[in-house]
Amino acid sequence: MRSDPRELAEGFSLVLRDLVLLLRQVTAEQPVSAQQLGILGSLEAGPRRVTELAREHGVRAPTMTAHVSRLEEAEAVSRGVDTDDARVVTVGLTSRGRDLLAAGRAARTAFLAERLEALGESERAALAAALPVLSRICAGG
Amino acid sequence: MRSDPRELAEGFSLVLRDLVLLLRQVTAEQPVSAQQLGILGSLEAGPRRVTELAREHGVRAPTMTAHVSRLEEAEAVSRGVDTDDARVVTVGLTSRGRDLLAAGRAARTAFLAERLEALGESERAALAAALPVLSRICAGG
DNA sequence: TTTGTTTAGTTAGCCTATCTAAGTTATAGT
DNA sequence: ACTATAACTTAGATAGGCTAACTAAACAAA
Repeated sequence: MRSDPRELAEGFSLVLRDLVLLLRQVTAEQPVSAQQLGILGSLEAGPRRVTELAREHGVRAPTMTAHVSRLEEAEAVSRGVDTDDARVVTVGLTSRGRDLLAAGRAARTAFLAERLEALGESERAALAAALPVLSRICAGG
Repeated sequence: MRSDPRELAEGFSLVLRDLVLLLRQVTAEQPVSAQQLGILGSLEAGPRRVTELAREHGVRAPTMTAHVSRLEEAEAVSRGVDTDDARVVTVGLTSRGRDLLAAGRAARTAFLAERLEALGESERAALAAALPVLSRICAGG
């Protein structure tokens, strides 16, 4: 049985470690970290509140506050207020933020696409088939 | 074309972000971090030198020195000397380190196995088929 | 042998990224 | 009006990563 859950979990666990190393390579030499890029991505469709961003990225509020502060420092986002609730801080992309997002995404995609081009067609098909499964694994809980 | 490299890279990129969140969940509430667990795993077959560990885990020497120091502080590893080369520091598992390794692995595998059990047989098969591909992607470069 | 270079590891100092605890201000409920 | 809750920030801790610079040992060569 090749897909025994326990056995598969062990193999998956090893791959997970390698993926972390891969992610470090993807991120290295880029002006925007993976976390920051993710946050910028969340703002693409419009401003969001800090709490919302924190939940979406699986971190606590103070962590997101720090991220937003750094991004604000880099002039990639700007803080605003909510007219309905004065406690709320909204975070929106600046034009510089938009540029950084586009550049970061392009670099990341290019890096990965290069790796994927080195694979065979059937390997890419196997990966494509696994992506939704991986999503489900991550979501499930 | 479902497995166009560029398109696939974008999907993969999104999954990669989710996998980071998954990894945080796997690691949370455990006494030993993913990195530390990985290092302990490298020592299972016998003592290793710091430089060797650094290369294997894709970090610089000072980073590995810090890891080893923390693990030593936790009494999970112990530093030793190489009889042939007095510059070399060897790092070996203590019995406590062995226990932490076993416990950490069991917890991690249990967590993942639970997620995998929630999948269908064909999904597990798709994942199993993709693991070697993922390994190749990580290795290639 | 003395001198210079490379290698192994550490230290120092910086940055990101995460957490908890505690504080501030605003909203909401009684 | 009082109290509780909620949104965010601040303060302080820790892990994890980096570069630069240091020490000590090994090697190489004159």
